Amino acid sequence: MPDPDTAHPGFLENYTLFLMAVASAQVSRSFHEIAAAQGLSVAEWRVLACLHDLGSASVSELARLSLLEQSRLTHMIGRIQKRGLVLRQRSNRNRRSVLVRLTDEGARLAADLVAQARAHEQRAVTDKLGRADTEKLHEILRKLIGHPPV
Amino acid sequence: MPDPDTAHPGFLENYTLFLMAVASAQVSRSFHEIAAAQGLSVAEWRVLACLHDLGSASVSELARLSLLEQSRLTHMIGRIQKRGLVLRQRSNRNRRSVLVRLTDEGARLAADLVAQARAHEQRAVTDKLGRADTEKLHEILRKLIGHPPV
DNA sequence: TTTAAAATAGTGAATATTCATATTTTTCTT
DNA sequence: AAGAAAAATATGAATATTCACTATTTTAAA
Repeated sequence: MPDPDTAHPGFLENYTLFLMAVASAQVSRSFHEIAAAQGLSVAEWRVLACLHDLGSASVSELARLSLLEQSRLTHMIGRIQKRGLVLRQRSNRNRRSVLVRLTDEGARLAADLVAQARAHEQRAVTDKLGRADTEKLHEILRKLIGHPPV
Repeated sequence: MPDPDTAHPGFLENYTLFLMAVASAQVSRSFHEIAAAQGLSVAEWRVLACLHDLGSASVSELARLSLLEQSRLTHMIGRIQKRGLVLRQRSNRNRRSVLVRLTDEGARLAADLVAQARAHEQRAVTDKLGRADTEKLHEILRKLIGHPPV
């Protein structure tokens, strides 16, 4: 029930960050159910996906890539480690850092979810946008992100 | 330190949801500081921005628009209400629902942040993408979102 | 080299979010 | 109209996240 007196319509509809948040939330929602069916939050799924791609990574690398704060990730690793999905191992090259990797079970789960993510992306994005716009979207997002972290 | 044995590179780099999350996180980060300077989280800012646009809204409308779960929003409204930023008022048309609106102070803060958001968007998005790609991005995101909420 | 600074994770208390459910009001069914 | 179902919000305990700080190890400086 918008209030004509104090309303200032039209800001959000054209605000890029808001559009991105809405689009992302909308597309994510359906995948969220897929992840939840495996008892994973979206953030946990992202961590598994990063490890799937990387093989192993230090806590801080993983935090950067998975867009989580280090402390949050540390707590989270504790939880998914208890569930047998990941392992920790102190690095020999740099004894401050701790390498995280998937267990066999974690790797199976991650691979399975990656496959489902691909299928979901096809349905929820590519089918909806078509090939050209999907590629254009990637191109624009990469431009926005800037350097692919070397 | 990627692990050649178990790494499966290349999934994330081309995964739309991940690209959107990275772009969004990156652009948000700098605005986050602006919001934090006013003692607001990004979610709180989104709620204020929605109310700024709408004038007033029921809790569930507001939850939909601001992409927050109802229960989370209810708790959050309690907090920002204590801080004097919003008011609650039971609706007469439908006595189950509760209308939320900005106080004068909340409205001033919201208007101020909206102005800063516009300036930030210019710097962080439009300047970087150029006008054409910015508009194309909006177009694609709207297509992805589907119905512009009637 | 010895010290100072930075980088890396971890910890625990404070805070916030989620989950299941209760309460109230409205809508639907028959 | 009575009762069942749905909608809207709130509540509180369980869980997760944030914040400020600690302990190590590495890097840079003096």
